Amino acid sequence: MRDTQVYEKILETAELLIQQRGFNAFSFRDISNVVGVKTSSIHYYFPTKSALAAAVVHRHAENTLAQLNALEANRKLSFEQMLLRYIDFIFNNTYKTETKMCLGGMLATEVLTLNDEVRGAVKHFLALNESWLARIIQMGIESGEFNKSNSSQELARAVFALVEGCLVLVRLFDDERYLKAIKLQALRLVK
Amino acid sequence: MRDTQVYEKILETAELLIQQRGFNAFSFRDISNVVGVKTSSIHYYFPTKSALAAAVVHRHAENTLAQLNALEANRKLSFEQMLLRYIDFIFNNTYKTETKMCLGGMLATEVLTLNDEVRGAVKHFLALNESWLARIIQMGIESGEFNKSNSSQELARAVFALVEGCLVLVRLFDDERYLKAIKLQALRLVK
DNA sequence: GCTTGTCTATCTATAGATAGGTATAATAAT
DNA sequence: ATTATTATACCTATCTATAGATAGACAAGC
Repeated sequence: MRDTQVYEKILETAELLIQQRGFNAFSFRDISNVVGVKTSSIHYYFPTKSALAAAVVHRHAENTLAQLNALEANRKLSFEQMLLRYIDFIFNNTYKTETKMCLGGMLATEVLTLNDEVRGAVKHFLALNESWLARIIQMGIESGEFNKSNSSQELARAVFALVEGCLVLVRLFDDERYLKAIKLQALRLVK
Repeated sequence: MRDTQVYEKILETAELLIQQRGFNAFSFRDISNVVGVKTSSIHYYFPTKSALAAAVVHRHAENTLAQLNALEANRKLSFEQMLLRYIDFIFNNTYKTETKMCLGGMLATEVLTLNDEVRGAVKHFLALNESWLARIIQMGIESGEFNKSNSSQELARAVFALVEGCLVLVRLFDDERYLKAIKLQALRLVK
């Protein structure tokens, strides 16, 4: 369909800007400055800012899904290790890279300013994360590795909230001890 | 100094708008429409948007501190009950009232777009919450009510992350089960 | 000679901010 | 007590910058 590097570069740049500053704090001009095309050229690919944001989220969701599937397929890992790898995966691609926030978490806080299209994409992306976690936890329970007395869905919700909340706080305080704390406590929840 | 209702109304309105939409998605005009004075009159009280936001956060921190002190002073409550009351306090004043986000959490995600003044105020407010939690948890440990094998500071960080993350998610999905999940899991962490 | 990708130029709306005016009330000077 | 001065709390009008968006020109390439 579109073979241009420009198209990809626009998506990449928009993704970075959303994760750093949020939907309401980046402009077509910001992207223009990075990509090196005029703002009108961005509109050529994405008719509206919302359409751009929705495309960013869909692309991000696809990439994330692929990586989570790869992680899940690694049968050498215990479920505890998978959980820790998930947390590392998230933080390596957010806080540890250019002080980004989770794409979904950032947009979720801005939910009241987003249109249905973007909101739907964000919901899909975050639900994808949470259901992956629930599946891993459920398998951990069934394997006997995790404590069976808790609902995997409830645990997934809590672990995911832990991760998202940690991201909010760690960027503000720039203190890695948050990461250490939630890794430890996430494990205590499931075990 | 300033006895006007207008001054207070501006602060209240700005607070609501920040908690609903974020710093970068509200304007002086929005406040003007609600309060009923011109945008120039808002500048009369607050020279810049950042000054307004900083004032909002400081006022919010004072109110919160007073309420947390009152909660802490209630010697009829167990520490577990205090923890649950804290979580209810937060959610009653955010998600359950006009779909607000935590003021500090919202601004924390926007940290890269805030000046030093606002950023400092946000740090102060969030640190206040976390240290309150750490103190309650520490007392719970010392009283024998909570498990002593964990650091109260680490637990406070995790509980607070749980709360902030839950707020991010519950507003998007509009599903109270998140709240239920994190209350249960917060207790499991400390006990 | 149509399609693709990019540009220039422009539009309307709005952003935050400022200058300067005005009415009222509080305060000080005569 | 009357007048003059200043402070308070707004206003109108305006500025510059930027927002997202659109129309239309144009060059390159199949």
